Amino acid sequence: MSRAAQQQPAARPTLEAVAARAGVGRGTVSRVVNGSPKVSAKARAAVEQAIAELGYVPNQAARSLVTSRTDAVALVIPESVAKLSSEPYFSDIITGVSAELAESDLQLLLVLVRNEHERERLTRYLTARRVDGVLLVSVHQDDPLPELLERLELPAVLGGRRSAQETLGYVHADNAGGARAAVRHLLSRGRTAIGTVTGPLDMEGAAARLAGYRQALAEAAVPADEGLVAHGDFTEHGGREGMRELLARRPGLDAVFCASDLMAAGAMQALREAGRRVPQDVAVIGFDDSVVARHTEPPLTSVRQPTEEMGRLMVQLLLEEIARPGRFRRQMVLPTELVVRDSA
Amino acid sequence: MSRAAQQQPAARPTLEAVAARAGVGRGTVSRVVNGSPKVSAKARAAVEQAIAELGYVPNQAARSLVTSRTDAVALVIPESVAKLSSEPYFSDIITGVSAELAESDLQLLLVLVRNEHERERLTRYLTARRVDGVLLVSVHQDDPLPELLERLELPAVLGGRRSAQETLGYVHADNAGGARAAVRHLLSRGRTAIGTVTGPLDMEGAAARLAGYRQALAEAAVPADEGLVAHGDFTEHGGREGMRELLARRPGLDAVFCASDLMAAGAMQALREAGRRVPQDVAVIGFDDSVVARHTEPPLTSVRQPTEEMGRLMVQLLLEEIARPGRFRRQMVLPTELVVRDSA
DNA sequence: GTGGCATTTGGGAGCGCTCCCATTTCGATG
DNA sequence: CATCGAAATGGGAGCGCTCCCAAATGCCAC
Repeated sequence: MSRAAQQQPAARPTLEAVAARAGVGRGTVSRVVNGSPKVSAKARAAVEQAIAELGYVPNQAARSLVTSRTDAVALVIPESVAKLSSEPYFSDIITGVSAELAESDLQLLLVLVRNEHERERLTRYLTARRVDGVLLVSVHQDDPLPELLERLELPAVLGGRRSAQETLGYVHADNAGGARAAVRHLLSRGRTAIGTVTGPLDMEGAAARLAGYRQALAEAAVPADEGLVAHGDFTEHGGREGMRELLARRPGLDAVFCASDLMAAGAMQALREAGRRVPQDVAVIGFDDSVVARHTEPPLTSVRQPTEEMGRLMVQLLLEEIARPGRFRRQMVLPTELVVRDSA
Repeated sequence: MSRAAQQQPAARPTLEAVAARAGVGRGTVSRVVNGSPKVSAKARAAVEQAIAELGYVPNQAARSLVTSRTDAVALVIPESVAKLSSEPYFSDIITGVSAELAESDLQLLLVLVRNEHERERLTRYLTARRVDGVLLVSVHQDDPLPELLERLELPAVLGGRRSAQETLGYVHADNAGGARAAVRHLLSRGRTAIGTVTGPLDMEGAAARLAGYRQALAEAAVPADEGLVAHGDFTEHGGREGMRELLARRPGLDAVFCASDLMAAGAMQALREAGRRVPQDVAVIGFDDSVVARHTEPPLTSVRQPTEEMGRLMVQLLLEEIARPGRFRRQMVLPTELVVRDSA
């Protein structure tokens, strides 16, 4: 019997138990729990007391079964991200998302997708509609996930977008504008041979940053030189490689705009390696203004995008979409801002 | 009617539908889906085909309702952590946890608890048993959460522990050993006035690092000097403040052991501010060997703890506990290792 | 006191699944 | 070919909730 007692740890009270205790019907308890106004003050009081006495907490599975809502949303971070800690961008998104989600009563499901197997798992999961909505960051042009989301008619908001014709809702930063501001700043400081290390160009954000770089040069009537463009992948390693390449091709360059802070950090390593001083010989500007920008030596001038805020906004758009599905998809572009430190 | 069609987007097939299509009973389909061996090859084939044709995916809510399992675990990161991105430790834990969880079929619920309100929300959530188990990191001595978990008899594993008498399962690093190794290294390099900036001492890990520091000095017969101990909080800001304090009290110190990399980074700022060179005037050692250690100038010597691995192990212990609740709680201590770079 | 309307209430039906048991089917053996 | 135990199967019951409708109650005006 002690064994039996052990096996049955205090069965949780059900709606029915609360109803019995409060001397009302199930319907009334349900109404109180869900905050319906159609309940008399007396009944509400009785129910609330019963709930408190019994320590009643609704069973979400039962609720889900009938409402087919889950009160959870997934934040999907795809591939590439070997370690979250080396990608401050994602950490900041998570922080913002989590903060905003806590204010509604939704739970955050974090899904890191590293390989095909995990992507399949996610597909199954989404097909089963185990979340009310999805936040998807770091979208690549040929990413199959956005299409899946559309097909499933699952509310979704992207961080970034696939293209300018994006059909899903999204939040992203003014990438081209930020890049332009960075390059103009370099020009204004008298730099003339300005290179860039791009992000992966199958990401619209990275492409936009490159476009902004080119625009700024064109505006200033600086002749385009493809030798000054190296392709990276947003990682530190990519930044280092890109910078080495640039240095090999155009030893005379005097500034570089990197499409992420991480790449800028890598570029600075390559510059140090090559005996160039920052900013005296080569000025460096990054993008994101993430935590690494304050820790490089010298501290990094960077284009700030409000990453955490973007996480919050993504949640807000998603909640709207969940509330009235299929309505117009909101798409937001947030301003960026150049934060000048010592590297440029 | 187009409106009606719009409202009912392709109702998902149920178990029953699969059963009908395969010409078998519900029970058989359920057995196939759940991998029971008690199914004839013929029936299994028929069911699998029906599942494929219909695109059947089980409804988790219905399943949960009867099994009272949720196939999800929560990773709880409490308070303090203003921004995930500035705390690489947590990002690494998340990475490990997520990777390990993906291999079983569990989902990861990320819960950042920043304030009392969010803690209440979590309490309600756990009381409702909306997860099968909980991973709790950054445990403080008086944290009410571990007790709640015990009371609820919810499988749980801690990252760190409340004390040496911890009753819950946990995974942590050999903090004292790591600290000892760090200080011994400083002594071996001829440093004699070695200070420390501690973490929050209501965390066992931080206390153990301080204890290790003291042990190493005692072993070497260096007289204890409380003036060389400053209290921090694991943050960069705390490290800067702690270092300033130390410098004010013991201007002659020639080394400092910081209980986290972040604090070491802060300490290095304070040292630079004070015109001290690292490592010539003052050697610095951190703890964690997180991503920041590779980015300080000079690169930081640090005590490595296998953070990501710890996340994975926490999941493994949790799965064991979920599988056979109430069995002995496993407690693991992982070795640390000094990674020597340029700061010491 | 009566009628009529609005408000409140109770509880049946049903969401999709697993559990379990009674029944059927199969296969081996004598 | 009959018999028996093992293996496979079907389907009722029930998990705890919301939805909804019919019934009860309350309130006001006349």
